[in-house]
Amino acid sequence: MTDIDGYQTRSKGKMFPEMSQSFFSDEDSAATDDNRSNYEEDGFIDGDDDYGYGESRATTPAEVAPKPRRPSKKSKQEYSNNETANKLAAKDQNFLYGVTRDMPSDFVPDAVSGLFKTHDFSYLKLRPDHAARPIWISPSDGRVILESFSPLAEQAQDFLVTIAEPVSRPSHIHEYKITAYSLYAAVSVGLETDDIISVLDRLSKVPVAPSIVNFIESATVSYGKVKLVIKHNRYFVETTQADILQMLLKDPVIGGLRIDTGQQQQQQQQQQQQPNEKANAQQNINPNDVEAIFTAVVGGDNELDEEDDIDAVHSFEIANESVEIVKKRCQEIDYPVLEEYDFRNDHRNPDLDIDLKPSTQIRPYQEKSLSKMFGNGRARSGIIVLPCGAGKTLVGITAACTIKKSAIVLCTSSVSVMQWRQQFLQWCTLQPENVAVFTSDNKEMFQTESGLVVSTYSMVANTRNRSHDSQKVMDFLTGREWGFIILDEVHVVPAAMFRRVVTTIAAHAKLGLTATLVREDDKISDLNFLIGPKLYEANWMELSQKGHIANVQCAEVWCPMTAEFYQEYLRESARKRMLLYIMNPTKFQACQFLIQYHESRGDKIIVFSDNVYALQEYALKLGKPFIFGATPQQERMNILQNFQYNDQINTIFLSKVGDTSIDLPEATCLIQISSHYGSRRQEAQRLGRILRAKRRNDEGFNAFFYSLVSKDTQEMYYSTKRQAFLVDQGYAFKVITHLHGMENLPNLAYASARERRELLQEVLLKNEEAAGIEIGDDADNTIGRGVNAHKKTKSKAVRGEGSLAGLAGGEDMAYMEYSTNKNKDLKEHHPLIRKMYYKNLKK
DNA sequence: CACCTGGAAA
DNA sequence: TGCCCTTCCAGGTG
Repeated sequence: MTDIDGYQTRSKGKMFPEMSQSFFSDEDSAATDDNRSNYEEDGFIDGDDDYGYGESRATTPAEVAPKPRRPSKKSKQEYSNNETANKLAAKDQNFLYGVTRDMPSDFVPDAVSGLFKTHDFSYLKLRPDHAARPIWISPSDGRVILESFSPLAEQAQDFLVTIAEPVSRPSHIHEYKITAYSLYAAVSVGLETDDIISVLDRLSKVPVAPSIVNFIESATVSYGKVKLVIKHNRYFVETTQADILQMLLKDPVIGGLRIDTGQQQQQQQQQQQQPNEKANAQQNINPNDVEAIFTAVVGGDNELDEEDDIDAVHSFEIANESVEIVKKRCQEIDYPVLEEYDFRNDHRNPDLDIDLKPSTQIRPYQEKSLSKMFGNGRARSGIIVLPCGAGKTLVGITAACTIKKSAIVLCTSSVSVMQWRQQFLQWCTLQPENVAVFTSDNKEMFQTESGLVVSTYSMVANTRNRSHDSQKVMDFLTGREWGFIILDEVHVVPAAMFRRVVTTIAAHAKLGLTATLVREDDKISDLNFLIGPKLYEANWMELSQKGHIANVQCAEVWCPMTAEFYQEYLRESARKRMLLYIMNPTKFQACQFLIQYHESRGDKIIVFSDNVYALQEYALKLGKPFIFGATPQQERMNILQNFQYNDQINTIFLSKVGDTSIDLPEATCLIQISSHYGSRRQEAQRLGRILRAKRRNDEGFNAFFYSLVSKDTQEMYYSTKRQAFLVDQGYAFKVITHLHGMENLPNLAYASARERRELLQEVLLKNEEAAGIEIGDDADNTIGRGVNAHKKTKSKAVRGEGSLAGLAGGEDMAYMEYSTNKNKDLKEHHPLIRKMYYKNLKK
């Protein structure tokens, strides 16, 4: 597994052994090359000749870590040399195409390889010109394999993203799956059954199987036929077909929810639809498409015109509370409701004076996502998936500027409330008096007849008793009709909270924004009916190739446990093991080494630890600032400011707080020392959030992501699972088994056995305490609220300060931890850290 | 106000 | 598979 340099990948041999003969021809043969050559090509190990490129003899740190962003004098000259520049460019290229080769094969058990292992599809006849056609569809389950190296791949990808769920998108082969949901999304974006089938057929290497055609037909025939409309703050279920209405009314669930409005149950209405002036502006987004078929079909020109021609609409009213039930039920009986808002013809709700500033530029993919939303001149409700840093906020703002009605933005924290407000004012012409903020310490209402409200989920969904002001604002929010609601970070908010939000606030159009729509989570299907179908999902790799988000190098660093630690690890119960593998001295050293190395390159580094204890230990030992839950707001700002602008502060430690609501544009390197058990997509969240896009310079890679893992522990297992999402997005994880030069690092921590023993003692004591041994606390602690705030109050026993001070030496350390109260340590150490800043600031 | 604290929710 | 971490609201102080 390990080559001579100590580097290792998990992928051995061919990725798709069964396929390589029949499915691929020569193109893929490179992918099965000896792995070692990959290291040299991909540039992750420094490939510069200065450092021994080509020989791959790792003797310096430079070989494990990437080449410095600011080249040395010598290499600067080389950069100016065209040949070298070209070579570097070629290497980058190689990296982008090379990632699949490093993709661990065990990450994709259900993907293509598995499919071809279990089924024999050789009976399918390839079309004569199959080589020119990029996709292949499994007749049995709707999986679609796309050859991303095909000239048609880009257009095919646009199409597939619309009609199918992306499953895995590494470099060479993309896998999608056609599902009922994805077809629902396709239909609601304006595609029709025949379009879907005919385009698939054109792209496919073999004729589309009848089973697939049937599936698409049966799934789409009923889609888009039932609509949910809000009128005068009341909800109506609408359909153009009388038989469907009858069916809905006979349904045991839905029928009973109809409200008798005193009118006839089948209203005949004149559809006040003028000849549909379409939103052409948003449609011609892709002028470069050569293939007419794609612009015709994917561009969304073919709207549901027939429907518009029918002037009779059948509808019945339902109560606000029933909305969710009806939507869910409709989904179950395969008539998912479509929520569309014909905002151009809404003359009841006053317009909002809002427009993008002329200086505001929209990126192509942002425009594309919006074209999915406004494709037919109305606003569709749904979810847009963009990686963090790709400008989700601007997408939301542009949507609001298109609809031009009163709008609400909901986010997860009060910090992001302020950010949204600020961004609105920055990008569009909205006046400050039209913006109201609704949080616990800021309860505003706009006085104008229309406006924007920014608030948090917890504020709106709150079930507990409210303060008077809060209630007044809530009445304001619930009492009027909103044109548009933006739901930020939809993936983090639990379904129950959405339910309350979505049902209490009457909004015509809903837009969910997220970076990671995790598929295996059943909450996602909840989102499907609570908000709407996924309208657009960006491909991370593509965005980073085009320079919109950062290029990221991912690595997993295997840190062997020291003998003492491993011994204890084996003895301890599962719960206590965690601390042992997080505090593993080798891991600490690796962390120290990586920080040191990247700081010397001029990187800004963030170290993540979910475990607060470890966070403090690491940070204090290394003399770096850290932020966790109990860190007061003021100090957070202080630290973040310094991190951003002070070139003496290049590393900070963050707990979970960093996952959400902290914006860190300057970080270029991320190190994970511990993360949450199963939370694999938190990993993606972190990566996406922290390594925010700025194309700092075009040579080399500009962002690094390390996961430190203690070898032969449970961490290995979790780590693999956590990476799955990123691998699906096309990232390759390198495994580093040895950091060269680490042993020679000056001031290396825990270099002596004695230090390691002391650390072990500390950790063990810590463990006992965590296991519930209650120890007395200082009576007069003036500790801020924190992690153990509630535990603290439990143990009231008084222990004098004197006994603490009386202990000496190593024991003292141990005792400190034993009697610990994390906050106490904090209080004692924080000023030190602070002093450090001030010193550095003065310099 | 600004700041602290308990309690709740996820 | 559990629970720890975190955030947030409301109400109380100097």
